[in-house]
Order: sequence, then structure tokens, then C-alpha cells
Amino acid sequence: MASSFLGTCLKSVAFDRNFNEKKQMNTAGPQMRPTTKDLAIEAGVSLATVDRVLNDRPGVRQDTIAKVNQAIQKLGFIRNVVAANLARGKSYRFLFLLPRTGDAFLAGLIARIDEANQIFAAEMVHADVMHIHESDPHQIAHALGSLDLDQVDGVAIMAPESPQVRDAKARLIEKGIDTVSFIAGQITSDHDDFVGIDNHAAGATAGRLMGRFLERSAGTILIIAETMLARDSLERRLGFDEIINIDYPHLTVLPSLETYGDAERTARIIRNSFSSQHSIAGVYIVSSEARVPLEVVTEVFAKDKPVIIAHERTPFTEAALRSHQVDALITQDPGHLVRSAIRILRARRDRREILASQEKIRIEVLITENL
Amino acid sequence: MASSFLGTCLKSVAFDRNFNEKKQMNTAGPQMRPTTKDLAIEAGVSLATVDRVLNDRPGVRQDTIAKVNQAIQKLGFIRNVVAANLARGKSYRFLFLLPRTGDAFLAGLIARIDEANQIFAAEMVHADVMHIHESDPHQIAHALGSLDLDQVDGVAIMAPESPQVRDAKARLIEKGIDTVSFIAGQITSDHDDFVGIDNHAAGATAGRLMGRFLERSAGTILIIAETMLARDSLERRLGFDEIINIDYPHLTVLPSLETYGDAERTARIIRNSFSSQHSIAGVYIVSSEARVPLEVVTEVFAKDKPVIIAHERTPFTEAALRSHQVDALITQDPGHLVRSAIRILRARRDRREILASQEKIRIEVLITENL
DNA sequence: CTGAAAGCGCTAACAG
DNA sequence: CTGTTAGCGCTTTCAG
Repeated sequence: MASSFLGTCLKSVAFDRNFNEKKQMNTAGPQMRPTTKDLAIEAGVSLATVDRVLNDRPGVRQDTIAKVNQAIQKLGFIRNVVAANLARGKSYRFLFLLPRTGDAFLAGLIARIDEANQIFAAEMVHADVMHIHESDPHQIAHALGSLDLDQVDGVAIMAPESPQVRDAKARLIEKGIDTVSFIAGQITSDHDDFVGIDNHAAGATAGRLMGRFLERSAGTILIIAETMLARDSLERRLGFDEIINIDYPHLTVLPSLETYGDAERTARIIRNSFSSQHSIAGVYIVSSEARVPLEVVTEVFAKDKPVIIAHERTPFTEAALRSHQVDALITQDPGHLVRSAIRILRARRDRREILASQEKIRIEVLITENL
Repeated sequence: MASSFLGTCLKSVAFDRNFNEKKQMNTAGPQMRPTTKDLAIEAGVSLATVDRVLNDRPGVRQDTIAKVNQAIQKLGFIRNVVAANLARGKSYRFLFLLPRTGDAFLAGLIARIDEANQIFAAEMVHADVMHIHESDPHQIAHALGSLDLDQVDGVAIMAPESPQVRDAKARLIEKGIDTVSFIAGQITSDHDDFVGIDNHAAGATAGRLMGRFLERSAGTILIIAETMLARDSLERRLGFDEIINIDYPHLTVLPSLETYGDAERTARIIRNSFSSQHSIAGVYIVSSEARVPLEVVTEVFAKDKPVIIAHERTPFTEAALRSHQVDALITQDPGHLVRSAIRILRARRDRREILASQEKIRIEVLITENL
């Protein structure tokens, strides 16, 4: 497939090009793609009809449709999406619904959204951010409910699952506003995609690294999460446990410590664990905000540091990795997340298929050397 | 920055929009970007002049230029690149110059190029592949020399460094054909970018993982490369050695075994090493083609398998990882490589800046769990 | 040095 | 059901 204009061109001398065999239409020239005009001529219909068939709009006879499709086939017509969008004057207004926290990971996400706005500006795409209280499903549902098709074309929603949000999404889709579940949450219908990593696999990845880094040292592993109510944390823990329990029986995973995002509480519960547990060999920080837990852990375990694995790359975790306070980071690329959400939303709007391989978000493993 | 059309809109009721304060031009409407027409009116000149200024074409008086620039400033004009390209009828013809081997990594690369052609077709980008003998600098230089601006707009070159290629690149740039160094090779000028990973860091990453996986087991490490003449392999080895020598003194890195891509030779030299070396604890396969070395290694070390680290994801290495024959894979995403090269080439052609953060190729660590 | 007008490939009224 | 026509935002002759 990848060998048209040069594949042959180079074998014959570089300078001769005898393309214009079919100089009938399209002013010929090398690799000129056929246009709607060519289709119209070939099919013996008008531009308008071609357009109708192309966008399967109603009001065309079956056999006319067939004629046009044949022409498409025959000429190998490829639509010029860009010209179409120009003519439509179409622009894409997307909205990211994100939790309202001071989270460094979230800050990074927002920075990437700004960046994406730069990149996609040329393609008439604009993305906005709206903050929500992630713990208040009613508020989220209300925010979603207030959206209207003449404001937004699509929404990327980062919120935990809840019946309210689920319903609100369904209503958005009815209104014609596309949705994707962003990083958190679940797919609610086949009009809804998930952009993010498989958290079970992410936990398993952390588990495997922990196991391998502690190949010969028996002991217990501390699990620190903001809350275990979040589905993501739960799945990560499940994945983690699975690996440790099966392949590293000399290690014992302790019950999860929940910080509730409270610094003092975090310090207290970790200290407690430290004094009651004799041999903590590893610490797995499940949540995306690793800073406070990390600070407490490195303070408490001044000597005989356990293996520490955390999630997400932030200025803080990055520094911790560089200084070897953290042993590994499991991350997902925020830039990729944002662009992927935008591309998916745009493809939906255009009723196009997406290229799955480009949208798959990788579970990345970061160590000091590949930062 | 990320809070324009909704940030305020939502605080006042969702449905009211009192945008049309300036209903003079542009038929107003929400978030309508000013066009060249608006600029022309504002600056009191014609469209043609606006265009001349926008593309800094010659033949415009200084003060006229100033007037237009003021208008741009005042209206916050953003160029519609897409419309410009449509009017220009511009398309982008790129060429990937790749080695001629049966390499699985390379096959993947080519598949990604085909994929990229799908993605970028809408944006009038087409990429082709041309194969070269990577060991013959003259042939490469000749191939490059035969290219002409009316065939190609840019070339991504995957070839080892050599004076010939270096010169050929310089001549391409003189002709107006852009180049990027792809995966291998070096940047030859500031008209040339490198798309690929830092191989020293990649080697260091392999080294760190090897060290951590062998924390308590002393022994030697086998290094297998296709050839040590390739700069990439050399750099990887250097990075690898650095980590092992400094942080894991109980491990000894053996001299590199060179396979020259020959299966029989590979089998022979690995067997030799195996019988002369008593305690091989790890194997690091440096080159991108891991298949044959892997097969031989897994056969030779039937029992007491060493830790094995290899490069690149191919159907074969992926299967080896799943079956735990390989312990970790250091990879770079071929899809990302290809798209990045294309984006860079296109940005050059458009005289645009690229967004560095999107083009940075990650050194990925793959284990069974995050495949 | 500057402007008028035609057109890129496609869409969208509005007539038939 | 189908065709005509006037654009979308920008570029590009060709005259002035």
C-alpha cells in the first residue's frame, strides 16, 4: 500500500512523469485526487446530488445513489473533509468536566488542554474546562443538564460513576451532545467511549514491579489511597493484590489506608501502621495525588526505606523519582489523554471511525532513567 | 486560558447570549473568528494586500504592512490554515527511507505508515516508503540525490551516520526538501530534526531494570547485538554499562556478542559464551531484532533462566513477554514515531513551530501486565 | 505597490 | 427528486 507516487516513479527515471493519460477532467497533474465535480460528471448528476449521496441526506432515488456510488468506486474518490468543514463553517466546541481540586495531576491535565487548543485551533476545535465537585453527583448531573447543543458539541466527563451522572449522560446524547468518559467512570452506552487506562492492569503492573523489586525480601506492603470508594482505586488494588498473592507469597498486602485527602489524617494513619507493623517492605500509593503520602512516608521511613511505587507524573513525583525516593511511577500521558478525547469527540461529530491504535492509552512505567 | 465560551456563559443562564455587540462585520454570531475580509476592512486595504502581508510576500509599502498588522492585533485574527491550504491546493508528499530487511520491527513501522496515510489523507498528506541497503552509504546518498522537489516535500531517513548521507541531506535541504533523522542517525543541521529515543537513556533503563531484577544475585550479563558498529547499539550499551557498573558492582557485563544477523553464528557464539561462562545471570539483547537471539537463549538456558531484557515490541517479543520468557521490553511506539515524523515534516513545510511535548518519543517499559 | 475577480472542494439554500 | 447558485476563508492571476 505504501508505494504509490515514488514506488514506481523512482524505478523509471526520476524526472519523467507520464500521468496525464486521463486528461479529461480535473486539469490532471500528478496524484490529483478526484473531486465532487469529477464524481458529478462521471455519474451524470449535479454537484448537489453528489453531496446528498455523500452525506446520505434524504431525497435521492435508489438508482441515482447507486450511480454516484459507482462513480466513487470507479474514480477512487476520497472526500476532502477539510473543504467540507470549511463550507459548513463547522467548528467543534468541547468541554472537559473535571473535578475541582488542587491536584497536580489535574493541573497538568488543564495545561494539556490549553496546549491542545493551540494545536487544534487550525482545525476549528476549541475545548473548555468546567469544574465540578466530584463527590456531588447531583451537581454534576445538573451541570450536564444545563448544557445545550448550541453551546457545546461534546463533553469529556471525569467523574465517578453514579446513577445521576449516568442519566444525565443519556439525556445529553438525546440532545445530540457527544460524551466520553475521561480517565474515571464507566462507559454508559455505545455512544460513550472511555479514554483512560485499564486500572486493573495498572495495579497489576505496580504489583509486578513491586514483586520483582522485592524478589527475596519478605514483608508487608502498605497501600495508601485517598478513598477506596473510587472505582479506579479499587480496581488498581485488585490488580495489585492478584499479582502479589499469586506470584509473591512471601509478601503480604495490608488493608488499604484511606487518607480522605487530609494531610494530618494521612500522617497519623501512616505513623500508626508503621509502629504496629514490623516489616514494611513496600508502599503502593494508589491515588493520583501522591504528594502528601509520599512526604509522610519518606519522613517516617527515614532509614531502611521500603520500595515505593506511585501513580502519575507531576513535578513532585518526578523529583521524587529523580532523587530515588520513589522507585517507579505508573503513569498515563495527560497530553495523550486530552488529545485522544478531543479526537474521539470530533470523530463522533463527523460520524467517522476512529483509529483505535492511536487512541489506546498506554500504562507507562517510569523509572529514573526513562523520565 | 481554558475558559472562554462557557466559563462565563454558564454563570449567566445557559440560554442567553448577547454576543452581537459588534454586528458590523462577519455576520457576528458567537465566537466567530475574524477573517481576512474583516482585516481588509479594518485596515482599509484589499484582500490581496492582506494576503501579501500575511505571507510576507514582497511588494507592500512599510506603512501598509503596519496598518494590516495593527488590524491583526486589534481583531485578534487567527489564520485559518485549512482554508489557506485548500486555496493553495497544497498537498504534502513525504518519503520514508527505511532499511531493506525482514525485520519485524520494520514491518510494524511500515504498517504504521499505511495507517498514517489513512489518518492524514484528509489533510492532504501522503507518505511513501523506499527501501535502502543500510550498509551502503553510497546507495543511500544516490537515492537521496535522485529526489526532486516536484516529487517529494520531505524525507524521513532511517540510516546510520556517514559522510555521504550527511552531504546528501545537505543537498536535499538546498533543494528545498525537508529532512528528519528517523530512529537512527544524527541531526546534521538545524534544518534536520531527530525523531526517536535517546538510546543512551534506553540502555540505562534496561540497565536499571536488570540491576533491580538481579538485586541479590551476583553473576555476569550477556550482551547480544547485531553489530556494535551501529551507533544506536553502542549508545545503548554505554548507558547500560554505566548503570550496572556504578550501582550493581556484583554484576559483570561481558563483551558484546555480535550476531551480524546470522542465525547460525548467533547460535554458535551464544553457546560458546554459555559453556565458557559459569554464572550468566542476565541477557540484554540490544538490537531491534530480538527474535533469533531470544530463540537461541531460551533454548540454551533451558533451566535456570537468566533475566532477559530486549528491545521493541513485535508479535514475537510480545509473545515472549506474555509467556515470561522475556522479563521486560524497552520500546518506542512505531505509530508515534511515524506520525511524529510526518507532523514535523509538515510543520517545516508550513514554516510552523511544532509542539515539542507532543513530539517527544517516550522510552517505554513493557512487562506482561502493561502490554 | 495595490485591487478585482476567479477559484480550491464542498455545502446549503432555493428553485424547479 | 434534482439542479443552480452563491458562498466558506484564503490564494492567485491579471490589470491597473
